[in-house]
Amino acid sequence: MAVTIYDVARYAGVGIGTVSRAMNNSPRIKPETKARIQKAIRELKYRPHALARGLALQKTGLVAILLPVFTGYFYIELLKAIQQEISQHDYDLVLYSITRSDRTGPCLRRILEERRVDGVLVLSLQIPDAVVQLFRRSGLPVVLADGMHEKLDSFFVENEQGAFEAASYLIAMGHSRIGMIDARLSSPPAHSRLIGFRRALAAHHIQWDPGRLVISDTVSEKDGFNREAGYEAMKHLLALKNNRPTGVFISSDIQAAGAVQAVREAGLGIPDDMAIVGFDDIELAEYLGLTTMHQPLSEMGGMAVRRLIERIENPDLPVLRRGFDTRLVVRQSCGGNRTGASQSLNGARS
Amino acid sequence: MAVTIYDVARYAGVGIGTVSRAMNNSPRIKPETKARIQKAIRELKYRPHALARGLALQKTGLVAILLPVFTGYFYIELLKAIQQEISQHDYDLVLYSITRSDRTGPCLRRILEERRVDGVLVLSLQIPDAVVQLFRRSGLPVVLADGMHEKLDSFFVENEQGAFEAASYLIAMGHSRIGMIDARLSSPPAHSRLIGFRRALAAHHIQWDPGRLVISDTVSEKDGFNREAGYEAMKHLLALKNNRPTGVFISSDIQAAGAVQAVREAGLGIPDDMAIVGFDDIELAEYLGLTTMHQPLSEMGGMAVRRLIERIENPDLPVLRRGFDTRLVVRQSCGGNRTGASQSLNGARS
DNA sequence: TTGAAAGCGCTAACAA
DNA sequence: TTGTTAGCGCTTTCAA
Repeated sequence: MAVTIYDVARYAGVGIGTVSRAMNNSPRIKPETKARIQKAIRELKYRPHALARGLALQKTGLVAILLPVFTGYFYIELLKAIQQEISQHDYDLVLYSITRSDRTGPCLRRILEERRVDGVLVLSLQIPDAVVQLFRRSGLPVVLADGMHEKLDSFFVENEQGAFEAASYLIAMGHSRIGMIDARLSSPPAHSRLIGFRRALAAHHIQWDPGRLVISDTVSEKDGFNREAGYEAMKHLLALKNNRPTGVFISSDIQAAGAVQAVREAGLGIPDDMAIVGFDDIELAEYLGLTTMHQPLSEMGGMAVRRLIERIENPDLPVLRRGFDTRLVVRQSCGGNRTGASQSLNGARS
Repeated sequence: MAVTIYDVARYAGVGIGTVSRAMNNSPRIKPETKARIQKAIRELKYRPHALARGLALQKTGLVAILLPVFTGYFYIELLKAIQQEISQHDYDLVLYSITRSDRTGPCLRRILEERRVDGVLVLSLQIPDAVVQLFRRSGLPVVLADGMHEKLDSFFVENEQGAFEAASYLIAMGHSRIGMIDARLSSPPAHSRLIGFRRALAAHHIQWDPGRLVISDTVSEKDGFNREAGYEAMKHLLALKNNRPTGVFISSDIQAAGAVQAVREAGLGIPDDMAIVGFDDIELAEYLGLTTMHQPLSEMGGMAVRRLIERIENPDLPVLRRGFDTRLVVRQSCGGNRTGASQSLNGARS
């Protein structure tokens, strides 16, 4: 069997209580016995059993992270930042990936009831109000990243403002027939981006033609933020013929990648026949030469973690809400800048 | 406080032992009391405290997963497959990401001593022999994916054979001045790929020119498998002037992406001036039109998980070793197939 | 400053 | 078939 606190106590010739005190640097211990115990610990290579300690302390050293089944760089980058920050605080992450959004509630309930973690980080998912209540009553801290709830610490991207800037950029580049490809509006980011987009058009007195909005979920089998959806959605826009937009704001880079392909296959050029602004600034965007809105994911992830730790240590903190500004990254897909290294938008020279 | 087994017992008018039996479907319980208890459990929304249960059972329901700080699709895809499979077996994953390879041993030691998990999945990392011994003695199961150790269940990609086929393809496409860009050879996959590559040249009686091998670590600050390294490495090859290769095998797609960029910037065309075969078949490869070796990552991840579960349930299984074959995916970067959708290799039409 | 003992919430052996 | 109790390995009173 593994070495326990009893082994250490016997080895050092003290009681287990004293060993415990030596480890949790209690002041109520004589320095020399403490030293003797530490020596014993080292020699026996003792380390407390995490479960036993957790049970006694009502504290596990684990944090749950809930995210939509992750595909794409968005969650990678967020996860990377989160993992890095959390390990600096001596916590470990337990991964819960959600395949269907209606599993969010049940999964959180389970996490709450099992009491295996000291806190929960929720990415992008919406939490049912009933579950939020449950958590508040239980005192198990929850922090949202890329999400927003009135009663929970929330860290989010300023999607509306980002979309506003994206659309404004298209307008500044001289476009007036402007379309948008979005995902299902039940997704808060998708919804906000549409609002921001329309606000930009309105601000510049540009007529809004609902026919130029395609919700990519409606044209694809899978839901929303993926390449196929973007591909199909762009086909719809292209089918508008003479009435088709000359510039399109697309609510994610991954959809934009599909859209780029659709434009190419139609024998059209980017940005000449169709200008595109994406959203996310995933690594792929660089390769595609996609002009897009960058999201400060690692800052957001880092802050979310720090807040969660704070709240674990002090549950009575007021609810914090913090938005992160996006930033326009100009590449080639709108013709704004042709000097970049990546120039792969228009297909082979063949 | 949360509801405990005592609450359930009192509510149902039985002892806690009976409640425990009702939950762990012991045969030694009368069906009707069992039903009454289950009703109580439902009404009180009781669920056992994971730590307490784990402490009593010496079983946590958690599995550790160790991986190099994950960037890129390789680990995403593997992780996705693993997460999916493990949740089907009612385990959860604890994430340990390793930033420096010399932290692998200490991290595993900690995992072992803390006894927080029932098993460990190690991706791509090499485990010091001393640590392997420790695990074997302790009985905590370890399974390797994308790695190999004589004494541990190992699931790995047939890197050498894959590299052999990649190089053979270049040869079949008519190249005879063939180069390779690899990562530090201390990485087993990188090493195997070099072996396979050289074996292919030898098999076709092609002269091996060591000047056409670039270890990308030596030309880049970061280590090995990344875009910058590939970019710099390709610059080295291009600098060989007339002696430069006409075809290059690159040990990862992400390096290949950098290499593609270097070729482009030199004003050269792919595949006409430089043919490229990558390795990994990450999503990016499709966008780049990169011909590459596909790795069956989700199969490998799934099998690794199933084996780990098996071994948790039965520690005395013999060591299992299983290789997974790669598969050549022909796109445009070698000129083998120009009918694909993506044709972005040669830059803008400008 | 220290040791002994209770308790964290559960399972399983032992009695009844 | 059930209730009682002794651990699982730790922390933290409470006495000494």
